[in-house]
Amino acid sequence: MTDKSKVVSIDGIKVACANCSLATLCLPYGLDAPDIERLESIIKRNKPIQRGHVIFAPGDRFRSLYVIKTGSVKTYTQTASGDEHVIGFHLPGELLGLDAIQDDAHGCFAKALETTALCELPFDKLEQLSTSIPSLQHQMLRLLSKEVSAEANMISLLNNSTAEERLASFLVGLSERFRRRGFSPTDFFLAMSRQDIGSYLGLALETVSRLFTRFQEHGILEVDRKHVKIRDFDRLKHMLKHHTACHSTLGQSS
Amino acid sequence: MTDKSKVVSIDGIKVACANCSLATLCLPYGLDAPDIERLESIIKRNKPIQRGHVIFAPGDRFRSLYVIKTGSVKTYTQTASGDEHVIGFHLPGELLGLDAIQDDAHGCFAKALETTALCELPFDKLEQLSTSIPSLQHQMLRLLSKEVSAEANMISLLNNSTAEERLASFLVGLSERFRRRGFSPTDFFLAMSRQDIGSYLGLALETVSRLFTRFQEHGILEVDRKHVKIRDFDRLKHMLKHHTACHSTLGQSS
DNA sequence: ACCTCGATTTGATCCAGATCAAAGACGCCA
DNA sequence: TGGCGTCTTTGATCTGGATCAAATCGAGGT
Repeated sequence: MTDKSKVVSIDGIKVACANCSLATLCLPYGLDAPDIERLESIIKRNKPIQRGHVIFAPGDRFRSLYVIKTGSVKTYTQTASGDEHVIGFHLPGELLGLDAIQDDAHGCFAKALETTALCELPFDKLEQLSTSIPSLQHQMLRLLSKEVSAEANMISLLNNSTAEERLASFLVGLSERFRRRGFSPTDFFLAMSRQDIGSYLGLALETVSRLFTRFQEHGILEVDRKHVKIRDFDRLKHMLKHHTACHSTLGQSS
Repeated sequence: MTDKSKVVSIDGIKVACANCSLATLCLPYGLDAPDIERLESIIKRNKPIQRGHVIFAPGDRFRSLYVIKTGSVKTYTQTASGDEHVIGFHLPGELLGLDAIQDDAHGCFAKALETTALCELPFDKLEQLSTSIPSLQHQMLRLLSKEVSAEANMISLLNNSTAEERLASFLVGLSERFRRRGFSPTDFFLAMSRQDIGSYLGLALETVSRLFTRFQEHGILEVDRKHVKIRDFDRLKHMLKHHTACHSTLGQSS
């Protein structure tokens, strides 16, 4: 690409947050135009990364939070023996790295599941900005708190659900997240493997595969490889026992 | 009690944070003396509550965070059919209610497991104070982040561990938390029932009971009802596969 | 068009821990 | 001091999902 195209891209980027369709899910939520501009001024926009690219790894010094602009990411840990434990899947508008604030170092891998664009937010600058923009501070706390709630729901799911309920919950959750982002809630591609889904839900990959087959047989889904169509959303929802969960400061911590 | 004793108690309370042995675990960490005083000025100190007292319940409007001063608390949800799912056990210095910041309402029950004293922090005032005390803001973010990490570890534990590993992890975690608080790390009382432990770890109460028996038979523990002595801490630790876990934004959220 | 390798599906078997059942043990209160 | 209700322990059985094993499918490379 020439200098010219570069300039255009930088220019397109300058107004990114204000125009970004993700703004209501993301950090700028609740900020007014001038404050959004201040926020934008600290954002680093790197070029998109390819499937398989590792964004950060355990032990990496924590410098920035990342927001996914397009694409998707999985976070996971790895045991000494080399097998992965998937912690989460992340869609556009979601923050990566929140757990690293705590001790100034990342504790897991983050890897792109497909071509992915990220907004990088240097944390020191973000924190500094928060002291002068109360609604940014509030939004930071809200996002952290949302993360805590989401994890508590996950814990509840793992503690009290069958394989069927877990997969149903996973699909309903994904569906809702896609909907909020303007994608079809009933027709989407899974960027991750059966293995990854199994690891995330605490199931063997064979179990995940069998469940997809069963859901299809029951007319709930139409599955073709990574492409999923939800045919009977209600039935899928009825599989979830209503986990309202909550949660704060469970063991191991402080 | 007479007015006089009330005055004394209020007086003793005034310097609480500065003298409190929990300060390094708690919100005041990293603040200087004048800032601690400002923080103290917003703290409400209610009288101690009895075992079984419910601090907040799902649907309650979120107004305050609570820090445990003495005693212990469990957080849990309840299904329509009435059974409890324990989310966490909380010791002195730990914050309750972090998950409620998100949507301004509590999502779970918090109940005292024994006589418990709490410091109540009205959240609007806390947030306001944070904008003028950067290190308080930082500490808030750190504590939220720590919660996220702790929950991620829990998820990892539930996904990848046997019953034995779960109980070992629970005991090691408790032990470390007691140690930091100046209690014996090898000789303590469990304020919660076998049922509660099972619910927290995703195990049947019978399994928890059998494991205590087995650990005792192997000379790892000495158990008498709720009193636990750790006889072979090393062996207990070796039962944990090193879950470094991590993470951020798993499903269901945003 | 063919080959290769990883991902997925499907089948058969096994087992950790759930569930069902009953018998202690303890604390509490009258 | 005894009776009652709750919590805990221990035993017997059952089962959802893991694990082992193999066949099949697809995508990318040559």
